[in-house]
This record gives sequence, structure tokens and C-alpha cells, in this order.
Amino acid sequence: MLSQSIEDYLKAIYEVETSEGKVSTSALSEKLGVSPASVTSMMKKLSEKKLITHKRYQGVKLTPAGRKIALEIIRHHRLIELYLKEALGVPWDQVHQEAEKWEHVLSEDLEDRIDKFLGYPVTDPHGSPIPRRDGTMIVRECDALVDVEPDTLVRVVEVSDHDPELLRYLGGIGLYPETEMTVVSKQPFKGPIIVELTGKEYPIGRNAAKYILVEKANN
Amino acid sequence: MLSQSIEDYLKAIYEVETSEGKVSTSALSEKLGVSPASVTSMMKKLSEKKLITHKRYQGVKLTPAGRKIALEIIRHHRLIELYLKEALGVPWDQVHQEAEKWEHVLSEDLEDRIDKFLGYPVTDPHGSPIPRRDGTMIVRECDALVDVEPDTLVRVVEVSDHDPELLRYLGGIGLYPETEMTVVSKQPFKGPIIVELTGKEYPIGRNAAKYILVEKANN
DNA sequence: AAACAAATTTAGACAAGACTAAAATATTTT
DNA sequence: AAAATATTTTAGTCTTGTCTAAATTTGTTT
Repeated sequence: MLSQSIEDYLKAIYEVETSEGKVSTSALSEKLGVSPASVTSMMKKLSEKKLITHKRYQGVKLTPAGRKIALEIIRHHRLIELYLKEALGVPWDQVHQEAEKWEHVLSEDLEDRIDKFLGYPVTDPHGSPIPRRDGTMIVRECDALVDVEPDTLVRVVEVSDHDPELLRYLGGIGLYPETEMTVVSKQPFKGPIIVELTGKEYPIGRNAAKYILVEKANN
Repeated sequence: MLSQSIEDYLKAIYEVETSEGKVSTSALSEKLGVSPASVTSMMKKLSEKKLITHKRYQGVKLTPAGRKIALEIIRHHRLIELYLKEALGVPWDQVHQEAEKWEHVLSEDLEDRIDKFLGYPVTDPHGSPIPRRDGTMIVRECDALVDVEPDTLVRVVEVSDHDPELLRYLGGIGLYPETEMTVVSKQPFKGPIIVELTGKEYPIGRNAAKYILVEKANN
């Protein structure tokens, strides 16, 4: 059995690996809220357990075994997020923090029951794909909203679940996965991006727009 | 925030206090599966936090603050047990171990949602009363099955949730809380107790019968 | 290419919570 | 009531996961 700490590190490594390619000590340090020194000492332990490969002063990489565990935890996390929303009506900005704790103590049996209850879902409430039990996961082509040219009709694919305040704002304007909207303009001087949905225009900050993934809608 | 360990100790102290009156180091040691020395050192910590009172070589007692926390954890535990059974169909012999882990990471908000979903229930799947949010709990008069005289019609009130095998046996013969049955006989030489329900007779070991609480049915 | 800055690792300390072995106290037996 | 036994506590150690401060390596300037 792996400790909650180890599971958290593996998950963080997976996420950094996916979003940035390279996994540096400082990236993990910031993501996990621990000191760089703590990260290094955990990296040593994970190397010994053959869950990652680590070259001193270069980054870190998951081994297949490490990746499998990371995906199991992420599967727990995302199933729980969706379950809490569907079964108990927890708002989408709150499901993340609840899942963050529960994911580490979910049994395989309960995982299967939840999966079945939800009808073997493919994405969580934020549009993130749910890894399958066998450790595979569907990857979709999509762009960050911040990179989309004005006058494009897009469909929201995924929204990062890490900032509850952003999620509340987006929920408030009706912006969810599957929502279609038009990018109206990008204000100059790093100003906000203006999108139009349900006939109204809303501003979305450049920084927030990095965390909203969209695909071009075939209009 | 209290550690999971501290919560487990407080819960164990509450349970021993309720079932045996005196709370000894050795009782906690056995219940928690840790050495007596570990118990003593934790007792020191809990005393400093004013959650228990501890007289050297005499036992230990919960303070009102300690009892409140113990009851909060037990409330979590029992709500979760019932929720898992009702919402996800987890069999009653498995809900305990799942709740044992989840109880420590359940938020107040989710606790309330589950409570509401279940219609503000009063007992868990084993018939144990669920403490209310304010720390009060209904106590019922009942006898251990092992102490009941033959030829009595009784109603099952509560069954201990600690032995999955016993629960599977009892479930198999249809013995649940609320079930009515007749104590037919007590076999000599510490032999089993014979009960009759749904027209059939079943043996129940003396030891198991200590953990089945019943009340006389007004027949 | 040397100097500076940034990132990473090492060294050493600490808190929590467990352990074993030995000492102290209670309890039971004779 | 003294001896024997059982229980509890103390003393000291270990592991996990964190920290700070200092040393090392890498990357970036000039």
C-alpha cells in the first residue's frame, strides 16, 4: 500500500508531465506546496520504488508502473467529482476539494459501483477525461481559449478544476463543457478575451483563458 | 484539525467507555491494534489537548470536548454506512470497512447532503443510532441475545458491525434490525442459541449472541 | 569564458506516531 | 501480608515526511 503522500506526488508528476513536458523539482514544489528539498527527498524514494526515473539536476519521469498508479488516482478523483455532482448535487466548484481527500481511500469495489451508477462515464464535470481501469485514457485535440483567433465559433472541451472562484464565475455565465460560444475579440494590452454565449458578451481574463480548453465547432 | 490517529483513538475510547465503563490502556491497545506503550503516549497527548482526563495507572475518560469529537466521527461513520447501502447497494458486511476510511475525510457540507439524501435517518444498517449534529444520541434499552430466556419473542435492535463473517451469516438467514424472532432454546455446555424466524430454526453461537441486541416484542 | 543567478541537492533537524525492552505500579494468589 | 502476576508507564529507537541552511550544479549574462 502506498502512502497518501506518494500518491499525491505521482499524480502531480503526471499532471506536470502532461501539461509541461518536463517535470522539474520546482514545479512539483510549487504544485504540492512543499519545499524543493522535500521534493528531492521524495524523488529519491520514488526512484527506489521504480515509480520514476530521476537524473540528478535534470527532471523526473514516470515509469510505466508509476504512470499506472497516477492514472488510478486520477480515475478515482474524476469519478468522485462526477459522482458528487450527479448523486448529491455538489456544485462543480466544490467537487475538487472533496475528491482530493476521498480519492486516497476509495476501494476498488466502491470505485466500480460508482462507475456503474454513473453509466461508465468518459469525462468529469470539468470535461477532463476519466482514465479507464486498464490505465488508458482518451486524449482529445484542443486549444487553449487564449490562443484562439477572434471570430471563431468554439465548443468548450475542458475547464481546469483548480480555481473554485473561476468555476463559479464560469458557471454563473453558463460556460460549461459542451457549451458553444463565439470568441468576439481579444482586448489589447493583455486585456480580457470577450466571448459571446446565449446572446450576451462576457470578458474572460487572459490568465483564466489559459485554463479553458476548446475545439473549433463545425458551424 | 485533528489527525486521523487522534480521531481513531477518541472513537475507540468512546466505544470502550460505552460498552465496558472503564477504559484501560490494554483495552485500547487491543481495539486499535497498537502496543500499550503507544496508547500511553497518545493518552498523554490527548490529555494535553484536554480531550480526555488521565490518572496514571487508572483509566482514561473523555471530556465533553473529547466526547463531542468522538460522536462527530461516529456520526460520519454511521451516515456513510447507511449511505453506501442505500445509494450504492454495498452489502451490509462491507460498509464498515469503507466507512472506517471515509469518515476521516468527510466535509461538513457533504455530511449534510448525505443526511438530507437519507431523510435524516436515526439508525445505520446495523441498527446503531446515528448521533445528531449537536452531539446528542438516542439511547435505547435492550438486552444481549445471549441473556434472553428461551420461549421469548424478541425484535432485533442492533448487530455489531465488526465481524463481516457474522453479518453475512445473519444476512443469509434474514436476521436484520427490526426482524422479529423467537428464542427457542439455549443448548447446554455453552452451546448455541436456537432462534426461529420465518418458520425455520437457526443456531447462533453464544459469542455471536453477545453482539446481537434485542428488545422484547409486545406480542 | 568568467561571473552571476537560478535551480537542485545535501546535510541536519524536527514532529507524529509507532515499536521494544525495562522499570514502576496494581492486582491477585497463596 | 508477602510473593507472584498482570498492567501500565518510561526510556529510547525508528520511519515518514516535512523543514531550513548550506553546498553544488546548471544556465545565462556580459
